[in-house]
Amino acid sequence: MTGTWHEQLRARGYRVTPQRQLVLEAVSMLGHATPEEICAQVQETARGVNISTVYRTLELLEQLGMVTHTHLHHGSPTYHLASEANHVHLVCRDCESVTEVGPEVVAGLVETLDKELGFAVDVGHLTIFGRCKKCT
Amino acid sequence: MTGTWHEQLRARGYRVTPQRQLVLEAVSMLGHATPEEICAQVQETARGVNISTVYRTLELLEQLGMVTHTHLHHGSPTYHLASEANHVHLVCRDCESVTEVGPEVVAGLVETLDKELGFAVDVGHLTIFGRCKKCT
DNA sequence: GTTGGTGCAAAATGTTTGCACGGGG
DNA sequence: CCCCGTGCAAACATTTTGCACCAAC
Repeated sequence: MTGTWHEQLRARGYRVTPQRQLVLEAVSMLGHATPEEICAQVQETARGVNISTVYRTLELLEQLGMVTHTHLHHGSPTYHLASEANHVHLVCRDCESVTEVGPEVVAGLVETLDKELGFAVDVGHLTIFGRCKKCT
Repeated sequence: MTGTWHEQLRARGYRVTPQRQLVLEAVSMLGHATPEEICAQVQETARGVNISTVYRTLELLEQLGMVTHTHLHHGSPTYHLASEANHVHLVCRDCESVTEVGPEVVAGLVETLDKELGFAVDVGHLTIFGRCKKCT
């Protein structure tokens, strides 16, 4: 991960466009957001940016390793910066609340799966469903 | 969990119908299946069973605690019997393969989250994304 | 000037809902 | 015989795609 985001794009033969900049800024600003929310945020600045462009851009940015997504709710995935992906989400299936916990909670699990099965866990994508303290 | 499945239904005031029986059998037979796959399986026996009935039935059975679902692929959720839910899924994001591992792998994690945060993990719903040994 | 990226609209996909009829209790 | 559950079709929500135009390089 070296260079600015537009150098990253250029280096791989992609063009730098205002839409791509805006989507990346929106993801950065919003933290966790669905494509729709990102689109809405982008349109605060530039009206007329299309939802399909948002989808295409997110796909590209994910492929380049700049953002990742995870599934916190039922409908849509939520996107966030790959550089901030180093945490796990706990989702309560009763009150729908989302809690973030540090990677140390799953460190043991990650190591076990790596050693025993050679499976490399994508921690940023990990969402744990269950019931939180309040809803017990 | 006592009594047969139709006693369970009756006891809660729901009717026992062939469609509900067929859906439950299909889930049992298929192991992990999407609503579409379940519908296809059901229609092997009874033509004309509608996909919306499958959705409604799965929702009911899940509410009654007979089946659960998890998200293994991008599109649709996959359903399986609640009584067989006691395992974790590893999904490789490259080759899309799904591996099941026993609950002991996450036992430590489950205990940690319970003790430190009072969060009760729904193990049957847990899907871990990453990269498998082959795709490293 | 090329060609990749975008906007728009339409299609594809997955899920839910309204309603009238038929079968389970 | 009552009314829940079903089939059907249409609505809905989300994501993808085809295509002509425009702008990045």
